[in-house]
Amino acid sequence: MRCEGGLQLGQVYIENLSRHVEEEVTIKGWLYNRRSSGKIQFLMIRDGSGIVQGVVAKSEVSPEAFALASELTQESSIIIKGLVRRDKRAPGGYELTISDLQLVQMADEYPITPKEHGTEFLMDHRHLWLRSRRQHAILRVRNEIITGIRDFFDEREFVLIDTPLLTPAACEGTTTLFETDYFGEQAFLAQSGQLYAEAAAMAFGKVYCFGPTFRAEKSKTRRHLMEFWMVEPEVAYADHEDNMRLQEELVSYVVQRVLEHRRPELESLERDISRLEKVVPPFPRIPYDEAIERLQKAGVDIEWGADFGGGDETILAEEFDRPVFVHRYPAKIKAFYMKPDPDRPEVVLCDDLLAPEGYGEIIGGSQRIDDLNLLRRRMEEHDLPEETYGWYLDLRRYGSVPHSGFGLGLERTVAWICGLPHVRETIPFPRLINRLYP
RNA sequence: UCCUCGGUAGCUCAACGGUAGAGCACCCGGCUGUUAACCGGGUGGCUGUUGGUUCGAAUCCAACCCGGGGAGCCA
Repeated sequence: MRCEGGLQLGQVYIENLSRHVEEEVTIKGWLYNRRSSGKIQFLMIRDGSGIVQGVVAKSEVSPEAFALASELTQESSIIIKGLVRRDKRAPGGYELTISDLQLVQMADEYPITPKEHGTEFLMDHRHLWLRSRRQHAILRVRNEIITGIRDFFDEREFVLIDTPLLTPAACEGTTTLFETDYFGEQAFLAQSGQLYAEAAAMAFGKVYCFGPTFRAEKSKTRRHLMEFWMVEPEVAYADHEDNMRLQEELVSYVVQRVLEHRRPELESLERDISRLEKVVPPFPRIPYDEAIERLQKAGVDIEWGADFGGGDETILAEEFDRPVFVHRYPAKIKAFYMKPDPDRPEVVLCDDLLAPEGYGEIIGGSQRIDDLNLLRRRMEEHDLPEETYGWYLDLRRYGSVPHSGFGLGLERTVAWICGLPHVRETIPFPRLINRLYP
């Protein structure tokens, strides 16, 4: 609900019309579509909060207003006055008998027509596509997920620590980064805030960062963006088991919260809501070794030591009705900072959380190495220069403790919860391998 | 980088060797309850580019450009 009085705009928002039945109200918005029948016209008006049908009858408005209504182009901005009525014939159940109509701007011929369009065309007009109902539903769910994540950590007394986006070096050393010039020095766009979050965890105990990250990988799949948002909590004194518990609590909290607040949006996206209702703790936990066995049983040609592809993740996830943890991967295929299992040094105390229905990895997490000498050795093995990482080693010199954290990819989570085939619609202005516009 | 599918009106698509079409958008006309309204008329094309085969190419062939999907990599 919006606080109309607080803004003092002198208008009513469409989502609140049910509170103004039989009242004369002002709506400020845009023309979504028009249907005309000679002496009566039906204007579909949107104002950002919703869409309502306005009825303009020739016998009830001035000739000027009626003529104006018939000339309005799609997406022209208008201010209308009218009586709010309940009417079963109106989409949405309420409609407006228009008494006055004022033009703010007559729109040029609008490129996005009420008929269908291809994704490429719509992405070229992403700045206008955002006005459509489907994009509204998706981006409102995204907003709910973001506020849910913030509330979740707030309620648990985590401190939000913003990490830098311009960094002097790669975090994990493997992925390709966007390079930029920093007053003559080489700099990169951050691919993770984790190392900085670790420093903050040693200062504040429980922290998280939540911001954009950048990967210059030439990935071209439905799960990849060049610029995406990631939430990365980091907790001092938390071990691998604590870490997985936090992950399943976060994910189920967010899903249940969207079900509570954004059910109409999910329904308009035709999401199978029963699948989401099953997302409650505990999530199944299977060791990497078992995952390999399950894949081999399913006929996949894979050996111990190999990483999973997108298809493998789908096969594993389909064996469960909720997200599934795969944990303790071979150290060789994981990042340098992950702590080896004391009982089996060839595997590390890490986990990936695989979303159901083929949405793949939405979380990657681990317990971090807290031993100075081991961490230094790992960094040497990965050719990571001690000059750039000296501060990170300091964390193991001055009061090192066991600690764990993870990163949750926002867009993949939005795609999964909304049931979308591609992550590109989950962010207002996606950055894809071949798209930097608009 | 590789595999695969595709580029025809502003948009979505049809025509698959023989005169390039429909729906929507736009313009004109009709309709007082429409639901992506409907009905009648009209405007709109170097068929991605270059070259080849052919009497004749949107259609067959080659290269290139652009895009979708997938692989690798990852969240």
